[in-house]
Amino acid sequence: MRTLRGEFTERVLDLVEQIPPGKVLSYGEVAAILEQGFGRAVGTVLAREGAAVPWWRVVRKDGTITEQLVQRAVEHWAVEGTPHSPEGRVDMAAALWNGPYPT
DNA sequence: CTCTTGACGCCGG
DNA sequence: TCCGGCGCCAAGA
Repeated sequence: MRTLRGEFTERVLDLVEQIPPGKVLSYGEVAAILEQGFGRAVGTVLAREGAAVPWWRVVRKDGTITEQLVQRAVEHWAVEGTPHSPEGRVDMAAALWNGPYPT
């Protein structure tokens, strides 16, 4: 159960849940779409409560993810068909999501 | 309130 | 390409 949390945390989790399978968003993109905070802050939120959402759909801008999670992430990417290299780097050009409000 | 930590991003060397 | 340094913000101690 999720107890009351900051508004920023709520928005980050809501957006991450909207990312379609097979697609990804960078930490910085999440902050940009919300028009609040920066990648660093998004990472802080996911580190604390990311377990409740598809956290593997949020990666660094270069398509990599922290070493501590790359193994688990690759498994999810394989199941969802997210384009990625065997080393654990998502092909951003092909997997980047347009966002909830495609212009 | 201040200080530290962290699943980031950009620029240099 | 691989570091190292610095700035960014949110949350916790």
